[in-house]
Amino acid sequence: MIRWDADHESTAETPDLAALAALLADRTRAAICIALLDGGTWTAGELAEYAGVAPSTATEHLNLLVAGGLLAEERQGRRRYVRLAGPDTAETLENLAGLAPYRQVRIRSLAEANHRRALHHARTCYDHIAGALGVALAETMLERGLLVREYGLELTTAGAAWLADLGIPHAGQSPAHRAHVRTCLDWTSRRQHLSGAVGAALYRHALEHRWIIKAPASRILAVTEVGRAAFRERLGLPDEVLTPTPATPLSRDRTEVSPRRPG
Amino acid sequence: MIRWDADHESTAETPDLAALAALLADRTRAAICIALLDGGTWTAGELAEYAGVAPSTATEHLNLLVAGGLLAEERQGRRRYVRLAGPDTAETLENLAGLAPYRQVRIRSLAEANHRRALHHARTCYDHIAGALGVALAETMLERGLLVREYGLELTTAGAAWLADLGIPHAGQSPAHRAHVRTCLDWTSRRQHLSGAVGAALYRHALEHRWIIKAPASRILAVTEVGRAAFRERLGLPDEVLTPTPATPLSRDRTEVSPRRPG
DNA sequence: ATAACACTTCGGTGAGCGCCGAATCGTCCG
DNA sequence: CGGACGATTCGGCGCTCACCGAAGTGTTAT
Repeated sequence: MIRWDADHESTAETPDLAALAALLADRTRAAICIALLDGGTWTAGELAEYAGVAPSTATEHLNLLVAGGLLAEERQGRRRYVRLAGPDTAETLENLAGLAPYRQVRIRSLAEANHRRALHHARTCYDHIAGALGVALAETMLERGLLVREYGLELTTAGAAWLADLGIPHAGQSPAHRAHVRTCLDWTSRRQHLSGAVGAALYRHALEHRWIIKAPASRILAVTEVGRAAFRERLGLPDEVLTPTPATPLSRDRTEVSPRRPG
Repeated sequence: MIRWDADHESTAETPDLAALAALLADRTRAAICIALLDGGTWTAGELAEYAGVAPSTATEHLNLLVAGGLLAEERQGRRRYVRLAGPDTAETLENLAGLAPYRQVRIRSLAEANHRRALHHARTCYDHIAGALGVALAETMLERGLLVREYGLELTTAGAAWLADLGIPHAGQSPAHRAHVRTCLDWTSRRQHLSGAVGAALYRHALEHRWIIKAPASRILAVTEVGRAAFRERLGLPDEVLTPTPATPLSRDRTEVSPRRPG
């Protein structure tokens, strides 16, 4: 709305896109946000170590991110806990990451390589499944006519029936309601996986029935034996997305951690 | 995927969120992107004047935005035409704008005040209707049970029937397909309006039946007399969103355009 | 051909900002 | 109460980058 001040100068409000983008335009802050995409709560110190900066630097970044509304914080004693502000934030961050160019990074240890491999295989994306497993889910459901590609993805009536058969109460029950399907561009594979209400329901269902289990303080998901059977039977998912890739030895493991931004 | 180089160093690829955000972290570049959200094609010179920078500066910004994949360009003779790379880009930009903080800007002329008022009233948002009209559309459809709020917005069966009655062929025809409804946070009112397939179809329908007309080289929409009748009859939209607010005189109009970033 | 025009290239300038270390504050533990 | 610890504040350093103007390139108009 347009307003007039006391001194008869007129002003208006515009969304400051540049200010928001500037928050994410720094590698350290971007890394912090991506770390928080696991939906969890981290302390300032953990994030400082994760991002490879001094605690004082992390403090400054967190101040900016919280003031900008991207992060929510909670203080307990001498600790500062932060997490993403909400699902909107998470969704927009994932969308951005899908649009972003790729960058080469060095793998510095065997542990990091294995961690990365596990992330590519299956991980949470705030409230749904991403990684090779998530992409395979979406693509197989497409092939089987449970989803159809039309301005994003859509649940078909066959898809609603399939969900109902699984025992997911949500979709296609009340005739006035239709299931909300959203897609999320997977930043590990550049293909789309399932999000929205159906994606979230599927994730919850898989967790509750122990098809998958989530490692604490991490985004990594593991498919259980029960899950392998279920995914195979219900969807015919191929084995390669159900079993983790075996770890490959690194030629040089455990190089010392270099100071920030060497390249 | 993880790769091993000839010298046995291992690397991997990560989406460079910071690099993408850096493209939008500059006020001039952000202004250019927002201008292009009208879905149109602009020349480099037009954008330079719009953003208030020298042509040489605009060139540099356009180079970056095109290289970053946000803009598509097309050269014809001595002109350089640019537009947003695609609907994905537009959607993500609108999402970001909805998340962004507000900033006070000065209104420097009567023309600018009127332009801004018109933008708030009704405008395009790439392929659908935004502004007060767009928000009223979504909210009235909600009240009437054509949409339901559930993980975003959903089209109800009543909504599909309503669209079919309008003559919009898309929704609810084939039983295997369901209409894709997306919401888009309106940056002028902080409320949601309708996007996705249904929003786009509604926009096209309104344009074809001359319910609304679009000003050339602008995002501004005007509701016609036919449109007023149609929106009133079909949805019972209140008059205040159907008639443009009368222009209010400014106390000091036509202040000279100040050099960039005075504040 | 010549001039006007749209855009581009390049050098130089100034401001903004991310970083760290040292000192400090407040909390928790022994 | 004293020491360890997590987080914060502040000063200072160095780099990046947005900006402009002047000169240059290629295209269109006269």
